[in-house]
Amino acid sequence: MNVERLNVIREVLSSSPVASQDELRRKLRRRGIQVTQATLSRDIHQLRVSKGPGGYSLPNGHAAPAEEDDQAPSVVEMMNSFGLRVVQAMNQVVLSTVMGGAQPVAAALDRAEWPQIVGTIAGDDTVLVICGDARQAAEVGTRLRSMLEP
Amino acid sequence: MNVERLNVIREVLSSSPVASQDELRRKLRRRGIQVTQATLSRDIHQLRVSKGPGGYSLPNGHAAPAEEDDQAPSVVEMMNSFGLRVVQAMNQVVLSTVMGGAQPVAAALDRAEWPQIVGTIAGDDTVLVICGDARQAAEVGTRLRSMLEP
DNA sequence: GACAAAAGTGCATAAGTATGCAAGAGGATT
DNA sequence: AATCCTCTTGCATACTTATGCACTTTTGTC
Repeated sequence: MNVERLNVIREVLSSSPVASQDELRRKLRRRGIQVTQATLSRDIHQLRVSKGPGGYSLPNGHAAPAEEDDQAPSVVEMMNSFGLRVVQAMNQVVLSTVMGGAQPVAAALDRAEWPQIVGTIAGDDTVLVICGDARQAAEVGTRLRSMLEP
Repeated sequence: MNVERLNVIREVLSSSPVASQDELRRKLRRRGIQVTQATLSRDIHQLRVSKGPGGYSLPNGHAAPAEEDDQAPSVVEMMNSFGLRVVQAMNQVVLSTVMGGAQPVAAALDRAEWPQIVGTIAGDDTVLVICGDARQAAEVGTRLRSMLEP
């Protein structure tokens, strides 16, 4: 299973700076894991790792390995239809929609009952999503953003 | 000077997801700034922007060079006409207005595009203004308060 | 066990990003 | 003015990352 490898990757990334996927590949090889850069690219995407100055870094709140989770079909639909922009601020996520789209999106979010979401407030074209803390808001923001039109 | 461009880049990145430097280049061109991908690569490094799933994102703690504060005459008008009270809480500002005044005030704020403001939500007599953080909310609160009738 | 569907991987290569080099702009010094 | 710096940028290209395709392994079903 590749879960083992993902765990090692997390460990490597958190213990020393890694500048490229090829460097990561060499470090993994030293630990007995031998894969190609292509696979690491996929792993990194799956782990939702981000790259900035100073190399790769794990997501702020380390979420579990790969939780490609449950279908929130309704939310996806609403986001696709109305969603424009997602911005996180502290423990909140501000979700901009086309005019009149906020209410249905908020309703869909309420129905979905994501565990991170404490509640939502909808205006005409903006939904304020209140989460338990900043980490949870980041998760929600990422997830919502991934539902926007590419 | 390139400081102007850096500010616009920050604004673009915070307002909509950007997946690549070339996409950023096109968005900047629409705003009248025309540079090559190479320059953007350097700018992004300078801004310490990081790239993750969901595109580029500004550094968590933003050390921002101050930007100009344009006058937003329209906001002043609206505040004079409808504004009653301004209260800051965390990264938010709650703005009370006369009944029916919230929507126009919020619309004016949206139009003004203050950099500190992430988004606004208007009810009937209350506007919730969401800012990037508490400091920015304080700035916005002070500025709005100064627009109230003495 | 046999088959079908899904997941994981490498290869080759497309897509995206960083950088050495040189050119031009503006400033300071002589 | 001439010269020398420094800063900024574009160009070309090296470097890095993502992905379509084919193949193999795993998982689920009968």
